[in-house]
Amino acid sequence: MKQLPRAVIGRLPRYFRCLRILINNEVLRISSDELAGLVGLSASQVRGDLAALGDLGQQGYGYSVKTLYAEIASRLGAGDNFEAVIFGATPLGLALASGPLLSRRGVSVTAVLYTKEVRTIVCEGESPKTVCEGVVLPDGCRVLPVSELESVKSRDIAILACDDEEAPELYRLVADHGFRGVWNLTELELRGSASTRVINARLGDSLMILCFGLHSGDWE
Amino acid sequence: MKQLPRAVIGRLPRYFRCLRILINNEVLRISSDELAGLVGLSASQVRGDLAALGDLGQQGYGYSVKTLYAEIASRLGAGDNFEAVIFGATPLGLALASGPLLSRRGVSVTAVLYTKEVRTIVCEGESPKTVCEGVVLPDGCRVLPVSELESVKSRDIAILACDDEEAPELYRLVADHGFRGVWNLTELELRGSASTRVINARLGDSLMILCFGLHSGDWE
DNA sequence: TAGATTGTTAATCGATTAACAATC
DNA sequence: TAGATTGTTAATCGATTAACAATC
Repeated sequence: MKQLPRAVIGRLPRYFRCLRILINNEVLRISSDELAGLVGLSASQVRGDLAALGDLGQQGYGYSVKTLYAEIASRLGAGDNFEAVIFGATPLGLALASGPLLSRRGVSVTAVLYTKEVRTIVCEGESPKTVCEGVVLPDGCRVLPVSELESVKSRDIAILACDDEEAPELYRLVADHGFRGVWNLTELELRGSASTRVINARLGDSLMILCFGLHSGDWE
Repeated sequence: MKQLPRAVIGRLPRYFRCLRILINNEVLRISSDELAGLVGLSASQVRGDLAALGDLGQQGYGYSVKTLYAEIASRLGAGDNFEAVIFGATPLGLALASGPLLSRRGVSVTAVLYTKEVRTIVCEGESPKTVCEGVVLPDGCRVLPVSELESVKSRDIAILACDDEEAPELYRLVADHGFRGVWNLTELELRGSASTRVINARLGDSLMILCFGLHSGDWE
């Protein structure tokens, strides 16, 4: 299996999302030209990207949506069923725990850990658990204080959804406890290590790029 | 004012975040080497990026944190006080409305619009308004059904935080009502037009890159 | 076969890097 | 002056594009 160029890897999730929609719409085949329109790239680039993944297309026909989706999902590890622990029972943390974003990518949340004693409305008995309006935690997801981290088994992904001030300390905790990956949603820039991979989500950065566009006019 | 390279623009928000932290810590000056450590780039790249912004450094001394921050904030339009309307009273939409992410960037939320009649716990009389645990809307932010969009004046930024299924319809609505920019937090890829700029946040994509790293091992 | 569409190539473009002269 | 650190350059690297031969 050849090493994929970094730029291609960065675009795979986009194909993943678009192909999933095609599958839901029961589309069976698609050409590089049509797919390019959906993902917002050129047909040439789409062909280049997909060719890097292997021999997936068929000349004169195009690509099988299912084959493509399966290949990309497998390359990305979307079928690996990683388990995540969310650090911070913040509105953002709870939104992620209850929304479809993680589960669609094959990531399941086993716990939400809080640092500040919140007057959270948790109905421990109920299933699914309703934390507050619109926030229903998935089955098997516990809500605990961070001090109970030991009792949580998952060590795949730590999702940092805490306040920025708490990030450095929680990151140390996470690294010490052997989490393999960190998805950092705080505003801090964290650096990974040999044993702990870190991805800084930089959610707010994309908003600033939009503001730059509105501010300066000239941009694309 | 020379046109900035696209790659530099993409990194400006990162400098913005790191410099803000330095300012909070009352750091006055910084060298390209130190700053590089914070933002996770090489010193060479930092100097290149900052040189593209103008004559901000001083040889033998470094950069003034304040000057740098002011210049970058101004370039990004962080001082333009853009007004945003959030489409979707979802957990994510409410998290953004109540959290510091927007306000730190000089963006204020004037309204949260909902599509489904939710049993939302809004205390209309109170100020600040508490929607649910941990979600306190800022002053001047209204919660309305989408049908009341006409009564909202802001036309700077529309934040799409609705369910994916609602995105196409709401996007049309937003474009028709003359919003200048769209920050799309749904999983769909939207394309902008001459009059409406669109940035797809692609929040989940960064999580998938992390999964790819855990899955494939070899990556950086 | 004719038409469609891929996979690949060569050319271009832009971004990154390392080194160092300029300068405070 | 000596030390530090920038701004700039030339060389390298990687990504994108357009064109077209290969092939279904």
